[in-house]
This record gives sequence, C-alpha cells and structure tokens, in this order.
Amino acid sequence: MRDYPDKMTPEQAQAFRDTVLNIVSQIPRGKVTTYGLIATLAGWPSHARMVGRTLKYTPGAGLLPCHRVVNKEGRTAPGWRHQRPLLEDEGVRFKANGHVDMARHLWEPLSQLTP
DNA sequence: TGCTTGACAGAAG
DNA sequence: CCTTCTGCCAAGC
Repeated sequence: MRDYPDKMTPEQAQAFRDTVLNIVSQIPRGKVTTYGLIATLAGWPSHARMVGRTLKYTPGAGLLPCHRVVNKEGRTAPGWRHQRPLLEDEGVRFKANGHVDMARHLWEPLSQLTP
C-alpha cells in the first residue's frame, strides 16, 4: 500500500501539466514558490521533478513567470544563468550563499484549484 | 527491457 | 557551506 497515487494516466498527466502551468502563472512579482509545493498542490506530492521537467520542456512555459520557481532551499535552476537577474529585477533578495531569501519571498498559493 | 539522466527533496559527511 | 548518496519518476537511449 503506497500512500501516494499510482502512475499517471495520460489524462492525469495532462491535468498535472495544466495545473502546474496554472499555478506558475499566478506567482506574483517579487515572489517565488517551489517545485515540491506545486507538485503537492497539483495532487502528486512525489512529482517535484516532473514540475521542473514540465517547465523546461513545455513550449509556452517561457511566457509564464517560471523564473519565480526555485527549489526548496532557494537555489536557482542549474544551467539557467538568466534566472537570478530576472528575480533581482523584481526585488527578490539573495542571501550571501547565492540562495533566494525564502523566508521573505516564498509565495504559498492558497488556491482553490479545480478538482 | 534495462540502465541512465535530471529546472527535486532530504539526509549524511 | 559544499559534495555525495538515496528515494522518487517520467523520458531517452
């Protein structure tokens, strides 16, 4: 008995992508959220990595503020040099260690997501 | 079919 | 603080 959902059906995968993109589109300026949080809200807590994959490979994700998604420690995406400047332009503060000050900028969506 | 690769998370050293 | 390892899963090869 696993306490998390089984493998996704194509329908669920589609719904997952939609939810992820929907949440990302709602992140306010100057705020950030995390992969795991998005995955959990989308109903698949163990799929944090899928969130990253979705943002990286889904065409159109570039139109969304996906630079406002960082990992739980506040680290920016590996290999995406542009992300940090984008955040700093919005007033996001980085700590000396190069991580986002999560205590100050974490955005927790309370959303009433479509079931 | 089986092994490797990540825009993750958490723990360990 | 950093690196490395394990658990996690969909994708790629």
